[in-house]
Amino acid sequence: MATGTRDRILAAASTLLRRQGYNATGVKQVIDESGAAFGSLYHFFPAGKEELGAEAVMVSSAAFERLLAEAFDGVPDAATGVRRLFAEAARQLVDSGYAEGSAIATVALETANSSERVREACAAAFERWLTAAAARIAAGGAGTVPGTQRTPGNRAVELAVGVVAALEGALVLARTLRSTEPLRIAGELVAQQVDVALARP
Amino acid sequence: MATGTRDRILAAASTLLRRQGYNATGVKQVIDESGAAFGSLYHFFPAGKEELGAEAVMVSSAAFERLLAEAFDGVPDAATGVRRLFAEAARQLVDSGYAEGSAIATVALETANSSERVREACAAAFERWLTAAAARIAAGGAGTVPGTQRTPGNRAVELAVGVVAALEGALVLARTLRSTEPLRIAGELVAQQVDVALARP
DNA sequence: GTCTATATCTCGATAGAC
DNA sequence: GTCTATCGAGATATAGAC
Repeated sequence: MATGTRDRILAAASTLLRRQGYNATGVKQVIDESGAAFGSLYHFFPAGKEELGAEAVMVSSAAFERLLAEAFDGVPDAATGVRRLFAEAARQLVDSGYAEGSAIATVALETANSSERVREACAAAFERWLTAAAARIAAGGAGTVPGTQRTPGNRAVELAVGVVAALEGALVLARTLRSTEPLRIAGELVAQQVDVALARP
Repeated sequence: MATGTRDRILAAASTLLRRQGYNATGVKQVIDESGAAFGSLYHFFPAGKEELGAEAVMVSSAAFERLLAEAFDGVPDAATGVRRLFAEAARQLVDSGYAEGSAIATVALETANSSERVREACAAAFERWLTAAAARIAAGGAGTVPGTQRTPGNRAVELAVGVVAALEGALVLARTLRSTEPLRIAGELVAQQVDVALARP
């Protein structure tokens, strides 16, 4: 089955961590929202909150990877994929009443120097995002003229770092300022940079 | 005098919030680190932790504004100022053992939907950073040839958003991945963008 | 203004019946 | 595997002597 008790606990934790962060999210609240029994938490996650947090981060990471793939699917060029990625992030932010920004940035900052286990899960998530983004940028979009494609080298990786950093930073600004302007501006800037870099390699 | 009890409490709170965030920092810990008495906290900050947090954010904001000013002082062009800003952020991160990243990003994300008072302080801080960065970029650096300077219009503001977003996002990545590479890469990308934008307006 | 003692609450985690 | 009761620690905040 796809929605066992463990999965429901993880789904609830993933949402709560995104909205409230790690320290503000109590294990009891996770249990309440998931509908599971309190004892089930320590049955499925013997190491407690840290284990739950690390696993929930992996769930959130996978969700973002799907979002990233959707943004780049069928686009004429990589810059369009970047624009769609930022637009979708803005949509989620507004639709949630500015409650849902980056899926793991809050948790990553909170646990960077207090929980090695959760921090490693966040680091693994960012690594996967960077790898996925670099691959999409290196592909250059479906509309790239054959023969002009670049190898997925350093430039694509560097642009991927620029895209992810701009997205994460713009989400911090947007959530705090309660405005999508930072996402619109930063997204357009980095999209143009991807466009230029792929056009003149 | 410049270092009264209130100032010492704020200084301790500012440092702890930067390293641990809002929820992980207890008022008791702030008091211990400041050397003040517990009762002094509620004497100077009657509204308690939220008031202390908001005031500490303002202190951190001012410190970053000084850092930004120093990075741009005496540079031949704005892009050099951006490079110095990112380099200084990387230095602080490494020197602190990856404990001190953005002065307020963690607090901003934690309180975005739980404390309006602290969130507003963070929003005011970001607004000031953007304004200051835009002014420096619009100035174009001391080495700008007379007659080629641009008015501090929309472009400088947009570039400022790009710079601050890239810095905040790169700090999230760098702190989590325990590497200064994201700061180096994102900083260089955004510096080049500032350079190009100022050269061809 | 400073300091100590304490009230009240919630946290993560555990024990043990079923 | 599920569920309840509870522990001990630590949180913010308050009261009141000095």
